[in-house]
Amino acid sequence: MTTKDLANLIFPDIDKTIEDYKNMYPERNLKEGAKVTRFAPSPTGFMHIGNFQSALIDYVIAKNSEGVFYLRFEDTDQMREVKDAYSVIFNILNDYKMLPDEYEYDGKTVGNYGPYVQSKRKEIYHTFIKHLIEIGRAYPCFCSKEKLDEMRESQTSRKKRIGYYGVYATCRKLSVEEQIEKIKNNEPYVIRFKSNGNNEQKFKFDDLVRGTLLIPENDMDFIIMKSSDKLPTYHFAHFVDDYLMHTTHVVRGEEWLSSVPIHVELFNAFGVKPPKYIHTPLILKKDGENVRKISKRKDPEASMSYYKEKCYPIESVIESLMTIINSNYEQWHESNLEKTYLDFTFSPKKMSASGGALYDIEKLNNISKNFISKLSASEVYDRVLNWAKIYDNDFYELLSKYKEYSINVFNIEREQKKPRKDYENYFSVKKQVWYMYDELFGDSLEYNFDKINDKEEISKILKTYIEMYNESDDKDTWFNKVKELTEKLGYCSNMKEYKLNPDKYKGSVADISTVIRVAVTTLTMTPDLYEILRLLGKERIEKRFEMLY
RNA sequence: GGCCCGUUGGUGAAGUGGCUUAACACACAUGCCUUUCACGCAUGCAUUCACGAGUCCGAAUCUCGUACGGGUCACCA
Repeated sequence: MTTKDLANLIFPDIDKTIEDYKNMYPERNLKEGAKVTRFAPSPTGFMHIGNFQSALIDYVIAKNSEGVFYLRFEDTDQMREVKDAYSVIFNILNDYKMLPDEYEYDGKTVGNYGPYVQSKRKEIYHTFIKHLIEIGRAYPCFCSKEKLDEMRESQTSRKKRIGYYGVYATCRKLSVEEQIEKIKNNEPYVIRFKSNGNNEQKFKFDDLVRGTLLIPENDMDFIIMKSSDKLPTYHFAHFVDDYLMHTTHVVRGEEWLSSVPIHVELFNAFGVKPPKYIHTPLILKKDGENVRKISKRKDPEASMSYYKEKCYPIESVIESLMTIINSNYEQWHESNLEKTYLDFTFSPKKMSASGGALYDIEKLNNISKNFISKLSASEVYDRVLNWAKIYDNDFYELLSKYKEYSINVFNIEREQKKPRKDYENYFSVKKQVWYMYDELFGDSLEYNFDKINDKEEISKILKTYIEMYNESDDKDTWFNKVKELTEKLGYCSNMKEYKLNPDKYKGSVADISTVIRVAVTTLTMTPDLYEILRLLGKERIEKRFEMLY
């Protein structure tokens, strides 16, 4: 009995060899220096911002080098699988215009290196595992969960390293005959990799972010195939897939750094060079006094769906993530305004190696306000309309009904060298323009300005004002009239003078303006009043004034 | 607990032995401008780079130790 018999017993139907697969997936024909990256999410129905950040880096690296960016679904944990998960991931990539060059989705396969879904690659994994068994680098392990738990406990209490290695790797010592017999008796088993590593020995590993690291060799006989569904574990699938798909750069979270020894040993066992690794810092979040990994349960902003619901511009989200990815990005972009993030050359060395960045939603808001302020009014209109279509039907109808008018509203203080920065996302627009629509304004008005709140005085101001108001006045004429009114009613029209002697007057031109402002918007803070009045028109202004007489 | 990674202001950070009396951006504060808010402009915000020791003419930058934070140690990825 040989390991070959054992391999045939375990995988009787596998007739291909690893050579066949090597031929089936030849070296990619790409130009010199082109990089191949992949986004390899698990279909859990949820896209974490950290995963998205990895995908962004993958995408940028591939585009920078005219390489390939592909999508691979890692669904080897069938327990966690969620049915809509594939579309969640694919739609986000689509929304952000980061579509992969190769993928498999919705019955369609693009690319010559598939299948791109791990559960469909079972045969390939089995072929590689079969090969390992034949050459004596993998073996079946019959240890029960209980036995392993016990072993772990005893290792803990005796202060030994935890794991399946050395003397603890009991199934490793089984003879081929014993193994075959157990399998024939239908004893459940997993397949373990047979490690040759020495934990005392360290090797050099180059992480593109952190530089050269000195880490101990792996000596654990880790599991490469699970017993339940015969699917490979992450480690093994990572090796097989990234090898056959010719990935050149693996971008993944820092939590994978500690499994590097395992991966390196696997690549070595097949005599293949591992890809380059970029271990990205985790995105963290401050929780009271503590700092922790941003979590999908506690932090809505951890999920990419948050940005969709609030409708942050995709450009802003990308921009804010890019500033975390490479902090020199911001300065670069400022001096290259006409360029996009794809023109920026990502440099892993410039990525922060420190524990992780606290995600700052304020920073996103700022970036986003700047971005939206530079759009034209009709672009803003289109984007807000798209948002409302999905999330706010009433507002959608108003926007559609008053298209020209709405564009004019969005244009207030926009076409100037330094436009107003009001909106951080499309969701917050309504909160700032609602009073421009009679349907939202309603029939009664809540007056809130403490300084002047005498009913008669208000009526007097408004009545006098409406008589003087002329829709065709230009801004200067308009403001001169406000000043005229101010003086007529015994207020001060010169702010400098008023500030010097506030007690000499009933109030100032600022107060008069505020009364008018509140009467048409209910707010004391709004964009340019002249523009608001002009857009409202005399008739509607009067109607609103009448609510206060 | 073992192993690995890290530690520069409220936040993200630049910085790779002298050009740093530590960039830039966000946040915050004050003032100016102004019919309000915002914008803009100006100014302020780390005498110091977790702490301690060492190397050096010279250290945030190199070495060692300590402390703290994070990651990992699954038939999860």
